[in-house]
Amino acid sequence: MPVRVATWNVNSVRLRVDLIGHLMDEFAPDILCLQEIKVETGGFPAAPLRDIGFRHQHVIGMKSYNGVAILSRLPFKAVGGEPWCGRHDARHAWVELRRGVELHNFYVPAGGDVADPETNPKFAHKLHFMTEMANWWTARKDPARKAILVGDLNVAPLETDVWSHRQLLKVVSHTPVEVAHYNRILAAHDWVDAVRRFIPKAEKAFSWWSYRSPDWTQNDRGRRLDHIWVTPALEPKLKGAQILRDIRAWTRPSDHVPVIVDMVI
DNA sequence: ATGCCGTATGATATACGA
Repeated sequence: MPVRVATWNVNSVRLRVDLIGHLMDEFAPDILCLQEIKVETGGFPAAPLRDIGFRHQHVIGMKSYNGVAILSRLPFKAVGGEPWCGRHDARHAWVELRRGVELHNFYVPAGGDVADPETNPKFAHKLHFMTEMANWWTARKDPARKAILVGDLNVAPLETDVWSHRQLLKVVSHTPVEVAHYNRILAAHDWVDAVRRFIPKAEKAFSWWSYRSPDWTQNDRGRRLDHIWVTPALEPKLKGAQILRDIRAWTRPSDHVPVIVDMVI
C-alpha cells in the first residue's frame, strides 16, 4: 500500500499542535516522526493529535529538551527506543510496521558552537553518538532488512545541502569530521538517501533556516539537516520525496520544515 | 558565520539550539 512518511523537528510539540493539523490537512502524511517535542511523555498532546487521525502514537519524551514521537494511522507491531552514549535522553524511537518494516526516528545531538571535541563536550557527544549509530547498524546489517531511518541528523552532508559550502566548512553541522561520521552511518547499512533520489544532488535543498536571521528568505541561508533514508530492500519501493519549504513561512513556525517520502510497503 | 530569535524552566536570567 502507498504510505507517506514525514519527519519534522517541531521545536516544542505543544506549541505546534495547530501546525501539525494544517500539515495533516494539506499533505496527509500516514506517519509523522517528530523531534524536539520538548515535553515529558505524560504531557504529550495525545488527544488532539489522535483526533486529527493519528490513532497510533509512540512517544519518548523528557522535560525541556529533546524528545521524539512517531504518530501513525497504521498500527505498530512493536515499539522501542535505545539509549545512546549511556544517556536516556529521548533521542531515538522505533516502531515495527506491517510486513516487518522498521521505522527509526533519531534526534542526533546538535553539537554546540565549537567544532572541537577536545574543548567542546557537546561536539564530542555528537561524534560519539554518531559512532555508536554506525556501530549499531553495522552489527545489525542484513541485506533483507526493510527499514526506514528518519530524523534530525544535524548534519548537512553535501555541498548543496548548505547555502555556502566554503563558508560553512568550520561551522558545526557541515565540518568534514561530521560528514565523515554521517557517511559512516550511511555505509553501515548501505542506506539510501531517499530525498536525494528525487532531488538532484546538484540542486540546493534545505530543511532548516535559523530563527536568528531577521528574514529567513533573504539570501536563503539554510541547511539540509533533516533526512529520510531507506535500506536497499526498500529502495525500489520509493515513489517520491519533498521538502516542505513553504511551511517555514507559516505562523509561529519551527525553524525546521517537514520532509516527506512516498513509498509502497 | 555572526547573530539576538525562539523555547523551556518552581524562570524574571540562563541553557540550548546549529
